Amino acid sequence: MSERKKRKPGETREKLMSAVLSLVSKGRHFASLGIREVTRQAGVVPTSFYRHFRNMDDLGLQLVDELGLVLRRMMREARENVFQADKLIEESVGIFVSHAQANRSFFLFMAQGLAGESRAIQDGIRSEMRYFATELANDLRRLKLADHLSDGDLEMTCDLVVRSVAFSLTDLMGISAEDEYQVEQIRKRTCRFLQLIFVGAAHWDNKGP
Amino acid sequence: MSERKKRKPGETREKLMSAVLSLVSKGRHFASLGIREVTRQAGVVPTSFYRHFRNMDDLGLQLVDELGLVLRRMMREARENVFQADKLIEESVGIFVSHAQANRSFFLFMAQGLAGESRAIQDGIRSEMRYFATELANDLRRLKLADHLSDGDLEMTCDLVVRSVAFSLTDLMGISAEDEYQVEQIRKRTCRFLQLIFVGAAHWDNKGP
DNA sequence: TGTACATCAGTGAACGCGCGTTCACTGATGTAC
DNA sequence: TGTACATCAGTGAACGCGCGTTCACTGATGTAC
Repeated sequence: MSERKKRKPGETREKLMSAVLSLVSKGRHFASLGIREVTRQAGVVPTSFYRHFRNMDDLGLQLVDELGLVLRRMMREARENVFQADKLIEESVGIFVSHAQANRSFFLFMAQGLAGESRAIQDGIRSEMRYFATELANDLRRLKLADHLSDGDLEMTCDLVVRSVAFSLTDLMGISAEDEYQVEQIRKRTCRFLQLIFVGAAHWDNKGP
Repeated sequence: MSERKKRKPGETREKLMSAVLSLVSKGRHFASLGIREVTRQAGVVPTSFYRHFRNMDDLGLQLVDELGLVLRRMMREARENVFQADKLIEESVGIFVSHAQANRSFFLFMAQGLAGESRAIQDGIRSEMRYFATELANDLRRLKLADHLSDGDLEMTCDLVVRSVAFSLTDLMGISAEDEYQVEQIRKRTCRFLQLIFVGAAHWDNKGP
């Protein structure tokens, strides 16, 4: 009671970003959101928006930055929890799926942004994916799981892995978060995709154009 | 001159759909387009819109139908022009890339719709992709290129192929249509993805979870 | 073939509303001495 | 520690504008006989 008026720095900023994610979770597309709508959802006066962002794209770009943090957290968790090489795919995909569920709105925003209106946001998300693929390549090198592949081929393989997982993301986003049966189907399917890719990589012999 | 007032049936309808595609080509997202904006672009009075569509989603769904025709045309051309089994991937990807360039706006719309606002449009595009994957599986069966794969594994492989190509689509849409060097890079990269997947499929031995 | 009528596609005016953005103001927080 | 002042974040009123949608009207096209 005594401190009900205390002002936390960045509180409104956070409220605005959460408001966007919340609207996206409800099925709205980022490109169709307006400033008044977002501020209304955040419980804040429209003018406040300009204290923190120049426009909606600016807010979107800052969301991409936060998305990067989410992805890095996910990768760290995967590194800490995947021990057995033979279960590598299953465990990684499992961690991915559970993060996608826990941060559904972030990943929805990511899926939207890839083909979104703002070029800058598109590039930001693409760059996150590239980073992810590079880190994956490093890990595979470190685990000695890709010794016969050239750098270029390994990079290509990891790129394909990341793309496939990203596409599974849009599958996940298309179903209800509570439909555990379907979530499980997508998890399994994603695992098989990755297995297929890794079988291909294992038998890849530098042929090519 | 004498027939400048002749009314072609469905002409305005076509103009409205083209207007949407044209705005999408200019970088706009379908979800952010409004009726007045579209009719303005089509050179038609706003009221005309309602003579042909109930709302923007309705128009979007009809665009998905036309997209289906474009995809079928592309598949037919691929079937007619791909003879040598060893060049199958290169030739198919080449045809895909040239169609994607020629119908850029349609494919942009498709890429947007996958993570778009309208559930019905999402489902429509997904269903087109599924159809495409099924046809691909039929072709591979017919060409005796997948004899050792079970139906389920073949379907999975084709699904992964279609997804990878669809993702390359978003790459293509992210660059200028005139940047031939980059187009070539994407074409090559997509070929390598598919080669990797087919190498995996060739060595796939029904193992699984 | 011609005529009468129904249907259809396009028009322009009008509506109320929510939009993005600006402005001057307020009160809280941070800083210098 | 206290005081004076600058900076910052949030507010409410106001603006002009473009939005989606409705309506009654018009003229072209299709249909029945």
